[in-house]
Amino acid sequence: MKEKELRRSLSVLPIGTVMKLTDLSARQIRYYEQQGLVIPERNEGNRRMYSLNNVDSLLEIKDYLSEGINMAGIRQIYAQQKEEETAQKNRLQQSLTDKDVRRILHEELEAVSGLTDRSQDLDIHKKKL
DNA sequence: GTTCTTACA
DNA sequence: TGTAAGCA
Repeated sequence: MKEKELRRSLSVLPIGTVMKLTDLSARQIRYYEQQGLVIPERNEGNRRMYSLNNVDSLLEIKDYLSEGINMAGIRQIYAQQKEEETAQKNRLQQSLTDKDVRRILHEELEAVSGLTDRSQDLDIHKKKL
């Protein structure tokens, strides 16, 4: 099923479709791109074209954001995603199993869990004091 | 009609 | 982040 991954990597969705699929504003989607997250391809007319994988990434980012993780933390997670992709490519050459890859990803996610932005909570506490 | 960039409330 | 302006 390698063809399936190929299709998911095809950038064929205009930002308007991605907006509906992710429930994010064009502003947010473009901003995340500036932050180095989910860089879409560009068509002949300089229009952003996203792949299903890109949509998944945006959905993931949205989750992290709702969990209180700031952009810096997501940036690191993104860098890890890059590593994961590389790992996937080498999976065939090397003898890494899907389980190994998942374990590594999980460990990496836990590593950044400490980056959760609680500044707002702290501010609330200060106000109470 | 849709998206792009830039800039400002 | 939202929104407006001026292009493509």
